[in-house]
Amino acid sequence: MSKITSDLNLYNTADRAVSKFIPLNPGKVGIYLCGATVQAPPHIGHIRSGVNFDILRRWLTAIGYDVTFVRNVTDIDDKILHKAVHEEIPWWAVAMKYERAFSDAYAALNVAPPTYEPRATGHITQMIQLMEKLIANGSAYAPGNGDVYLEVRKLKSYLTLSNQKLDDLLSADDADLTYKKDPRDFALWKAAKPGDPSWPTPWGDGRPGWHLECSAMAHAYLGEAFDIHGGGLDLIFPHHENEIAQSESAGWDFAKIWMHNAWVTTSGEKMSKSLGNSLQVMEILKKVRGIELRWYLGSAHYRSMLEFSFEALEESSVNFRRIEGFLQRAKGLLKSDIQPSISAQFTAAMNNDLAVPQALADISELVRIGNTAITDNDLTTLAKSASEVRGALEILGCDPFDPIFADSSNSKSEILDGLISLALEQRSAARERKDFAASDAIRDSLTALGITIEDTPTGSRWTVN
RNA sequence: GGUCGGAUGGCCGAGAGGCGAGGCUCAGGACUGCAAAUCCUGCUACACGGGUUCAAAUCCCGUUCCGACCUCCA
Repeated sequence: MSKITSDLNLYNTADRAVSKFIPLNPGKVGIYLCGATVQAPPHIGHIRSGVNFDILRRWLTAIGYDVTFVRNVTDIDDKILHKAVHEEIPWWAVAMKYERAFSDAYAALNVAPPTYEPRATGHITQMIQLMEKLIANGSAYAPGNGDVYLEVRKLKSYLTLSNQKLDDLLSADDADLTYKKDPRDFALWKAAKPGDPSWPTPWGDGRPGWHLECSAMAHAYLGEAFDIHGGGLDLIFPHHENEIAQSESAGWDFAKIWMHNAWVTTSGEKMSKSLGNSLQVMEILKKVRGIELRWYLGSAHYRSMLEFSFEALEESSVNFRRIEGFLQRAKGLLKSDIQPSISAQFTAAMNNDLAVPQALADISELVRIGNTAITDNDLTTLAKSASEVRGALEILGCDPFDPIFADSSNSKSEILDGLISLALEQRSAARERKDFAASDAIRDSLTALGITIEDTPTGSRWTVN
């Protein structure tokens, strides 16, 4: 096992402060991230959460922790059932279709698959066991209509994560007190409605409420207590409060640190699902590469709102291409693969609650130093800076040499390389005999094809735009 | 009504008492046959009004505006 090499500090929503991370078990970290409800294709807000927590996971791994990363799939809920009716296909076909869409989007952005990716419907047994426990110890009740509720007034710690008081909550308009003891009591389990999928329980046939699955699955894969529970800001209440209520009622310590990512916004507002298709991940990937979209989504601090615009995405891509170009040049000059390493500044930034923007400033400085080293033909300095740039990019999931981002058309690019080299030889010959009209004509032709030429002291380089 | 967050230069985006993060754009320069790439220089900002302090973008009080959550939510 590698040594833990640094002191990590993380923000905990539960106490609204950054503090030193101390794992429950030395050398190990358990993380549970609330994943997608698979009822529509992912938009960039969904995937930002995936990217942010992927960076956390990579950093924890880099500094020596053995990370168990669980991200669930909610494959049963009201919207999935509605969509099934609307699309006239079974509910499970809807869930699988969009689960695949999410998996594809994660893969396109180099978000590593979780250690475990449990589906809610695969854990009904664990949910029933949890409900039995909660009913047996008086925390929950089954009033006979097929629903099972958690009695929130019995819990002293309820709403401590969101710092609210039970009586201050707006009461739900549709609160039905026929069966509920209190309007704020929430459903662990919902009685079956005609035509809906259902599973048998001691209290009648039905399906899981939204909150129960995460408590049951986090417990199944990470135990009664684990280090980090993550999700979007909007999950704090009610979802995470209710998870805490269920789990603590069962006598579990549950999550020690709560981390929440902020939204991608448009026009200052939270992205809404009614915006249409334009901000779906796969639509945006028609305009920029996955590595560039990831660079953009990862570049703001995870707790800051990221105001999306195509202009900002483009300028972020320009910034990334400068770094990428540097690494490509460095690789050519060093005549070997660049070995990733982690700079002290990058470590300091990441340990400060994953201060990626601070890390980006360090990367820019390293690129500048490296580019200057290229001009000075200082290969020692170049090797060091290139190595540190690559190491940082690897943690951010944006290593241009990562095979996941490699161009799949390798055999084609060999042919292309040969053809362009041929043209460049002609151009060099023309330049040597000072026939600049001819050499510029070749360059202009290549430019028109989307190929950019750079003349360097050691010859001409080309890149496809 | 309760709870939480935000307002920083042309744009994006950090910071959280004292040297103007960084990027993008733009302008000028170096290099180049000309370009491209790269490097250098410049563009001196923190919503408003008070206060604390030797010193405030940062802390305190007040104000305005924007956003989020309050049982669908990344």
